[in-house]
Amino acid sequence: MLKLTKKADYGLMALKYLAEHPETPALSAKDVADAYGIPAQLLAKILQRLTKTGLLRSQAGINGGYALARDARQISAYEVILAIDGPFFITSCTKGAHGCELTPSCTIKEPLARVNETIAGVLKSISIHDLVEQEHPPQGGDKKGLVSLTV
Amino acid sequence: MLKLTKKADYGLMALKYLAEHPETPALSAKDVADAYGIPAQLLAKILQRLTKTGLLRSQAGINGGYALARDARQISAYEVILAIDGPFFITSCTKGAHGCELTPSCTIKEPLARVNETIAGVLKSISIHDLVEQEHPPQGGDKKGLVSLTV
DNA sequence: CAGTATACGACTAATTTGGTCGGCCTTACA
DNA sequence: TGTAAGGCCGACCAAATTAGTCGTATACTG
Repeated sequence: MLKLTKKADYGLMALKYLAEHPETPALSAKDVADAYGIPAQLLAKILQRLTKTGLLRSQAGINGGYALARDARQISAYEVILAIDGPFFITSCTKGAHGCELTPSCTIKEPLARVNETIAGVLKSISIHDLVEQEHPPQGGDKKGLVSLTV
Repeated sequence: MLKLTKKADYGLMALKYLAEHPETPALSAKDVADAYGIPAQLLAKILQRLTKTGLLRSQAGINGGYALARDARQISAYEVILAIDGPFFITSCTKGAHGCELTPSCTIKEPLARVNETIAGVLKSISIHDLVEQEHPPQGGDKKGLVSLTV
């Protein structure tokens, strides 16, 4: 539990793959899907979603496909997950307009909202480029870590 | 997405409720369920789970019920969630014994494992007592925050 | 021994997620 | 200029997970 959906996983994998192939002008959904052995049509839908939210640029027609809309460093894991899975909250009820149904239950949620922000912060601090980097894990100053934040 | 299950929510709410009533020797599942308007039998199962994992003490019979097994400060949100929802990983595949099915997909997961640890760290740093405290949000040094961690 | 409560497992229902299908629109290029 | 590769989109079905219910056994109190 508390896990990403497969769709978000696929999306991240695909973006990483695109980031790893900057030379090619565009890769089709099928290309990426085959590379990872995931359902092509499903990936297609995901990439379409990412395109609509501006993370990818697409090109129809022969030799068409997708490419990152920005530098891999400028795309955070947070944006990807948000685009695919929609806004997430660790609490079941959003403390938006309507409040919570269960009478006093929201008392739990307020402190957990901070947890939520922390998670979002971590996710925002990780870029697609970081994912590429990590594949060949740094041997030297490994300990310095990837993330540092205070809430 | 990335949200707690209702069961975990209920569990946290119930523990908070128990923490708020330290004077009473035990509260029944029904008492708590009624207080929050949640299904009594479902809550019962959750509390039983928490009892089995040692977070609660239970007493059968008349005037029986549940009470915190430890001080509210010594019970972390992490333990509660873990007890109810089982171990969670932000990645779809655990990097345990078998590795991942999808050929190269795990390259994504490794960096995300750190995110996972961060989340676990935040959750571990929040106790049931903190949930109680937060209900009357501190007016003064509000800005100091609840959590501070480096990964 | 009667009533209240936990303990536990099986079962069903609801929701979410994963995945498929079919049709339409765009583009390169022969 | 027409055809095939490929994106775009919505509806749909299937699988998995989560939520919730029921029944029964067991434990404790008076």
